[in-house]
Amino acid sequence: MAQTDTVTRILDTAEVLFAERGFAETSLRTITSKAKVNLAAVNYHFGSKKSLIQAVFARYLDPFTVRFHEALDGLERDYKGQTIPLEVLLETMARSVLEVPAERNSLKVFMKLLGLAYSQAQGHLRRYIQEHYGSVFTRFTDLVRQATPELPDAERFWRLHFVLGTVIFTLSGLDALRDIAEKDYHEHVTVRDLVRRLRPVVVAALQAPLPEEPNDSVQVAG
Amino acid sequence: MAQTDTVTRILDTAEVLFAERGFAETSLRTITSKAKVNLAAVNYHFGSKKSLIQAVFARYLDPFTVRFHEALDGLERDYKGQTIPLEVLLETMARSVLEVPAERNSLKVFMKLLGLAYSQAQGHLRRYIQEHYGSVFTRFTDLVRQATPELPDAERFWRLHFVLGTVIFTLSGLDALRDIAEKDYHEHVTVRDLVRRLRPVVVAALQAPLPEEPNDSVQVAG
DNA sequence: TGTACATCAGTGAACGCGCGTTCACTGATGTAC
DNA sequence: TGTACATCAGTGAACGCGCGTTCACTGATGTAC
Repeated sequence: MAQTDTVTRILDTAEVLFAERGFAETSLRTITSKAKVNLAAVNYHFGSKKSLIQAVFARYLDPFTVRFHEALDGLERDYKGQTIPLEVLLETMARSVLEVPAERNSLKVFMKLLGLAYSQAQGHLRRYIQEHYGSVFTRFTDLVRQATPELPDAERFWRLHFVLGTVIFTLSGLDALRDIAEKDYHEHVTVRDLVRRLRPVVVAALQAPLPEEPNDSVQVAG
Repeated sequence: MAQTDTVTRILDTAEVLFAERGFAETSLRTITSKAKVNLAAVNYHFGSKKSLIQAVFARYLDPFTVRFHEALDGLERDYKGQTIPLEVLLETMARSVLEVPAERNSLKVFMKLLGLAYSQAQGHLRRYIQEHYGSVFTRFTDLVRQATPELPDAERFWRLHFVLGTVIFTLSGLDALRDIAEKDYHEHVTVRDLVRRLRPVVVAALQAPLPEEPNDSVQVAG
């Protein structure tokens, strides 16, 4: 077995198992035996299970961040100071996300991992992601702000999270939903089908009319 | 300690801890010591940890199902055969959800639990929920179908799940998001605020234009 | 009214198990002199 | 060219720990006769 082939085997196996069952439900014994690697190898190479989890994320998020920054550089060059339209921003983000897993395991695994990062308690992971990848997200939201000047800041913040919820929830629960869809509508959906379906929904969600005023004297939407 | 006070104490404590940390991350020892109850009491009253988890859900979903069925009965009576508008259906569902936790711990806990049910592997739980509460969901989606005749069935299926994703994701991750919103926008949001903000977004998402055709010869949206 | 038995909520201690981690060790490869 | 030492990936076995569950038991209450 070559040099640090072991490290790759561990990461390849771990990301699939984590995506399938979650972090707490995946033991190092399961990972190492599936990867045909010694149990102690995880602690030898990564130091701890926590660090392994972070390494699994880094292997997706590092290339994504690079690509996304490059893509945004390109856009800012093209639009030189002009406002970049919302659809273009969303499209660019989607393309950057879709490009990454061409080399890696699959988009599905990537999305499942993101879903887990949000939903499983794992405070250390949320902190790690915020610390290492927060800046690219901030850059993106700044551009979205310029593209949607009519939205109050707080409203935009919430809507971005609404949309994030839709995307992560759908793509990370893809398998279960796909089974139902296949049985009921005899339609086999791919991730790219879903992205196509998501596009108009996401745009509509971000551009929906503002909510009624919070007080009891309800206004009719103008 | 009165009769089956113990059962209630266990459920009250368990639902909060499950919502905070997830199922695998919450041990029976933590639950029983916080509830000031003997460790063996969970297995005595519920049989197993799995059954405890299901009992926690039943205590929210049973009253919800009753209320929601009643509310839909009322609507069908009022509209006597006529199509019930989409906004009314959504409003009715929202109201039924909001009414339940008035008696129970909180809406936040309820939503966190639903988020966990989706995201944590826990196959037994998904099966339990489908088996016990699938029919009320089917009834609701049938009414939504009548209210949105222009949507192809598969498209409606996916959009309902997109929207479900938004709602569960947002409300179950509420605490973290609230902290950020409070810091950045000096705005304290309640669950009811969020429901108000969600309303136009959900309607817009369901009524968004249909996606482009799946083939490569892309059509311009009409 | 009194005794024997059944029922049932609750208990304290132990069980076996799988977990993440540690540790002393091996064996191959590279480096210094 | 040959020897001694350092480095480093990898290993096998064990460590202690916390877990869900089990079990024999208690003590209060109800029921039958």
